[in-house]
Amino acid sequence: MKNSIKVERAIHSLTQEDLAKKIGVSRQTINAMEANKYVPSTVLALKIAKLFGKPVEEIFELSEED
Amino acid sequence: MKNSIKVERAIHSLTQEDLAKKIGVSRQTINAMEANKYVPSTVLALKIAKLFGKPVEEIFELSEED
DNA sequence: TGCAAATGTAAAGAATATTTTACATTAGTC
DNA sequence: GACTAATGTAAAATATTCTTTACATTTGCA
Repeated sequence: MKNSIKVERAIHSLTQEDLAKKIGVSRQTINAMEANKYVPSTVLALKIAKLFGKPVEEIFELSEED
Repeated sequence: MKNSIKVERAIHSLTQEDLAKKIGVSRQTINAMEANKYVPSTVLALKIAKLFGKPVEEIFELSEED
């Protein structure tokens, strides 16, 4: 799965730590998500999409291997 | 977090096992998701939403406590 | 009623997500 | 070059998801 969190973060001028605090996770979790180190929970996806004002599908996208 | 998987399953006339096979998880995983026993991964949410032809937000909804 | 399919549930274990702490690296600014 | 904020990364610990196996309950139908 891919995601465009880094881009959205840039659009909204948020640091990883800013975003982490806003959605209630650690900064490393944001960093790891951006680096595709793991697949976040649906709650996180919904929170991030809501914060950025876009549908989940626009930020998180299934890959071939999913 | 709440979800309407059971309703969507009824609309599409799928058993828990049908759905489980289609998205590649065990039947118990579907059952537990419907019973809100845990929060599924974003990959599962995307697959389920795609299968039912609806946006993730329409099937999975944040609750107060999230 | 009796049968089969579907669903609910539970427990143990494997896999994965997330946190915490800690340090290295990068990029911008003075 | 020195300082600071932001980012990358890593390892250990904890929490959670998901699987497997197994059995009980429900539901619809012959």
